[in-house]
Amino acid sequence: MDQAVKPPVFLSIAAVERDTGLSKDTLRVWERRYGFPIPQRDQFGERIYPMDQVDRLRAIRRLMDAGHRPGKIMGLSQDELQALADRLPSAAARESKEQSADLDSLMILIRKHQVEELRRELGQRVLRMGLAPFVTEVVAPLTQRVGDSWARGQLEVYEEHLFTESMQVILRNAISTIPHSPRRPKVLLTTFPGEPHGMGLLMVEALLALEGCRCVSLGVQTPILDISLAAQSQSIDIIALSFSQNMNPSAVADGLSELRQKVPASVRIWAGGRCSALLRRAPPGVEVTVELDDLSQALADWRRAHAA
Amino acid sequence: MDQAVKPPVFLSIAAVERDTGLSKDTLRVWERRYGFPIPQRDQFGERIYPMDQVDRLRAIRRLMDAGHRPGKIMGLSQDELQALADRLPSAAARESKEQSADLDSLMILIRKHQVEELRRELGQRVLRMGLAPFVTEVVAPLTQRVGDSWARGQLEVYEEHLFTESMQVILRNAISTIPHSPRRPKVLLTTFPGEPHGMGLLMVEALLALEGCRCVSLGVQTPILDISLAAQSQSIDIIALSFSQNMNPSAVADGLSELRQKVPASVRIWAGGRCSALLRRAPPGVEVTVELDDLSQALADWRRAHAA
DNA sequence: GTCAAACATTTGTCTACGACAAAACAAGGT
DNA sequence: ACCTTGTTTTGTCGTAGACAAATGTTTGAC
Repeated sequence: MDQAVKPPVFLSIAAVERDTGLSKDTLRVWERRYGFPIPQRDQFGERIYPMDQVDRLRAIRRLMDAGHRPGKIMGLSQDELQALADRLPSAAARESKEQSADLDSLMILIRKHQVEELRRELGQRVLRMGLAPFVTEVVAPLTQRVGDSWARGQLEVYEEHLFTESMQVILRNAISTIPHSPRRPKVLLTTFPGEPHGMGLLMVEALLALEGCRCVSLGVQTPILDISLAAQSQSIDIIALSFSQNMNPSAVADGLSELRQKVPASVRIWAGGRCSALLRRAPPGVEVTVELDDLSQALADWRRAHAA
Repeated sequence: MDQAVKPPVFLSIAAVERDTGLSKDTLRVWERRYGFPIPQRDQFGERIYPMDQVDRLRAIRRLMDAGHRPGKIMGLSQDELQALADRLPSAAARESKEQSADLDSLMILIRKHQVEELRRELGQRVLRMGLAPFVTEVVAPLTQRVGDSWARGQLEVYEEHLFTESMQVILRNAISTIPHSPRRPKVLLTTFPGEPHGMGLLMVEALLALEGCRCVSLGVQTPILDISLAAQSQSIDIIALSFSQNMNPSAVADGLSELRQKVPASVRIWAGGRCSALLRRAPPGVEVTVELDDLSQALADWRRAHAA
């Protein structure tokens, strides 16, 4: 078996856009400017990218998400890219020693693709710790670690999917056991178009539901207009949005001001997540809560202000 | 209040791409060819689209998903577009009378945004009917109806999101009560990049889990390469993929043959969903199961073939 | 030394429009 | 009804210049 030599596989520019997340415009302008990637051409003169160039593009993409600039790293070899990735700052800073060891053991299960064991372990921790500590001390840092590992190229996308899916099952199950409360505020949860990560929403939903909020989730990727329509029809008090690191900062800023313009001032907009657009300065009329620990404080503030 | 006249809101070409799903290239070529849309220009000569044109683009997009061709409908007024939408074929054909009436009552809850009532009603039906009939007789036709209503412009995107989220909560809850079975086949569930609809996966997961399969879901939008890696590392027997109506047919065909090339022939690929690329003819090496009812038959076939 | 304003560079997206493959449609022949 | 064939429609890809927005660097004031 495996007798046949693998035919060299080429991808079209559209396929590369799919697989790397780099727009066609960007791919073409990089070729013009930096001389990489240099795809071959098919019989019609159209670009076809060999797989090794696509792999390198993915590595470049990950480094860029971590803050590197294309001009600096474009000329580097695969090995040099890997060296840079290994040197990336890890966010395992504030972890206590025992917490860190516990997360290590979970990471091992993820790396070994032991899905069932992972779920069992996670499920046990929910019961042992309680949901709120589980979210802040396990889900959030573990998600961060998985993201870090992916940025270093130590984790494949599908491994991240396996983890995300498992964790979501656990969280959704836990959330569904929380009794519904009629108390305000009523919170709408969703993400902007282009933001496919829903884990942040589930974490926030869990914490807020525990505090007796009414949570309405729209899932991910809701158009701005529809967020405002939903907020109106559901008489929402707070719109909670989640942004991950690799969201386009200008798209985030534009979207937030567009949304702010479309909903009444009485509706609060909370934005959270590791997005660079949020870390700099909050857009006007939007409250930024990067850390999950700040959530309950922000909620208390809201309730005090609306005591009447 | 509402004293201030609303300033005319314009969207950039990138924002229109976000909100309509039409690529920038397409928007520009339509303007050149059909004379619509004709955006205004800002101070830098860049296109800015007034909201009414964006609304019309959305209506056109919906009609195209339903089979109309752009050249024929581009010149029509908003009213004429609406008339066409109202005349769209409804898939409520094979429904029995009582089934249809029951779905009507659920649709009313969706239209009135009564999320909590909807969930209660759905939850009752799962218990009353059992999960498998619930999936085939409620979830599938109701999802179809919601899609139809959206195509007619009778349902906003956020209303669809509310429905989807509620239904997913119900389904995931039901699935989590099914005891795990060690039996084969082991099935991997996911969708291609660009396909954000995960409801089909949940329906299939529910039915297969009930039949004692081991299901591993990767969630939606997994890159082709990663699907093949996951199939290998999890020693998967069957890869089950779900496609919705508005997926690009050529992207589907390309993706399926790329995937077929990347996984061993012993791994079956099952493709399902209302996608036009599948309805025509099955790509080689891929088994198409459009109807949910065919699933258990296909499963029985697999088990018979692998009895040894 | 710290902060901020002014300048310089990098970088992604936008512009235009010609070309053409792939998909959809129509017509003709078994 | 079905498979060919030819014709039209339609989205994507090609070229390359321009420039706004973001980032980085320097200058100058306190």
